[in-house]
Amino acid sequence: MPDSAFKDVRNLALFSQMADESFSALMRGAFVQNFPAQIELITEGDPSDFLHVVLSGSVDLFSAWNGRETSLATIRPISTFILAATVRDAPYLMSARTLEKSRIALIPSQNVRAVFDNDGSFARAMVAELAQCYRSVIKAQKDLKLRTSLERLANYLLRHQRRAGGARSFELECEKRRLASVLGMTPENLSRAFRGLQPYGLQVDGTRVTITNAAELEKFAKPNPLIDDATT
Amino acid sequence: MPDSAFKDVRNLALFSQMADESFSALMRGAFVQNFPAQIELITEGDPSDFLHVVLSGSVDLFSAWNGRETSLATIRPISTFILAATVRDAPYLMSARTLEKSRIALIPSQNVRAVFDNDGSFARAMVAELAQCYRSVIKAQKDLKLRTSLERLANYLLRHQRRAGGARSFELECEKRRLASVLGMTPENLSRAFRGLQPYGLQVDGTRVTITNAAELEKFAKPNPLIDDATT
DNA sequence: TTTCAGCCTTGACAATTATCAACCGTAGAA
DNA sequence: TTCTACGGTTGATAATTGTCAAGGCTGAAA
Repeated sequence: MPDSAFKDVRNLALFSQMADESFSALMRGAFVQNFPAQIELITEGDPSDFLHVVLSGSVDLFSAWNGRETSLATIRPISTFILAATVRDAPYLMSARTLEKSRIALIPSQNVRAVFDNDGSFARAMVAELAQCYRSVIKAQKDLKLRTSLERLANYLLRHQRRAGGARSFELECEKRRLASVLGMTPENLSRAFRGLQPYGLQVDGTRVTITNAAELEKFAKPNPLIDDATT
Repeated sequence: MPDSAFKDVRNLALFSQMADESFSALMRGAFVQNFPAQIELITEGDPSDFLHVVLSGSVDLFSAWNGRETSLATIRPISTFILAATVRDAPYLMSARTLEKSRIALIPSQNVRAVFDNDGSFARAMVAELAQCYRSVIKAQKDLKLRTSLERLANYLLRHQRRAGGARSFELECEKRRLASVLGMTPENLSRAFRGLQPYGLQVDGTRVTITNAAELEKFAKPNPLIDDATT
């Protein structure tokens, strides 16, 4: 594994506190690979052979059932995914595919479990990570069950605006069809939802979104830290 | 804390492997309390002062936003809840209330965090627990995003039947209005959904459900281990 | 026993969301 | 350049789900 990738992985909160020898043991047999866009990295139901780390690019976690499909999360650098499946030695619950050209580090799941059994500080870092993941999904669940699609979109845009630096105008960073899937609606409905938010001061031109009246939009969206704050 | 409760807590997978002195430190200042039905134990947004353990009875985890409310999970003995908030020292994302007369052990969150910092085997048990919780919510998310309400009900009933021993006829163990909330629908719609499943061999009389034609119901419900298996 | 409150059900209706088909624009290929 | 494929949009329509109001049933209190 190249030195830069090695350092990137090492600097993740999940790995930064562990002993050097633990980290070495972890990375034995690990490797980095470049993937083009739209490659399926893992398939739900498969056994978890590798813990994945997105070094660059982005990855879509999705799931299918009965001919339907839904996006559950987007993984951006630098972070891991499918940690829970790895540590439980259980089948993946979600599939993953690259959204763009991406660089992924693959760490043998066996190593993760073995090191985890011996290194308490790694176990502690894992707890922090998993608790965070868990809380994120709970928030997503609340978003989905308590809000209409229009409210979900409004809050998504406010969150995205903050993440993008808070400027009035910003770019959507994914295809609208995928955004629709993430928000739990159809592409057609997303189109209409964008128009439905115009009265609250929203302008959309392609992938460029402008919030002309943040106060009005927030009054409609009613963002709540217990749903919309990524950090807490 | 009474001896029996002490043992019940100790026997939980989360606590059974840790050293005796760690467990003692954990239980310092812990206590057991009996609550009547419908008591709000914790409120979302509050700081997490205690890790809760349901010893008997049952607890509803729910959340509210903008005048709406939804049930997210039911906790049955013997298990803990709000572990993630406790370990992250973060505010509760959900509220909790007793569904019936319940016996709850309360363990100071400070203890949990302190012991967790020192006892690697406790950290490892916590990882297993949190990974399990995380995967459960992912499954719930898939259930909600990939299925219609009728399909969710059908699969819920098949799951419940298995959990209840597999007999053709079994009792719903919660109020229908709460079941509706868990399944992400209104009580009125749940009523109609029950009728909507009659053609697939379902009979309902009050809280008693009879599956007269399991094959037919499964053909409709298309249960999937990656959504419906509690264990994997 | 009667009364009453709470849960469930039903019907009528409204809102939301999905589906289907058609069309527009753009970007890459021929 | 033209052609074509694809994502996005729009309109018409259907399916799903929610809301409101009314009524039935049951179990506890008077």
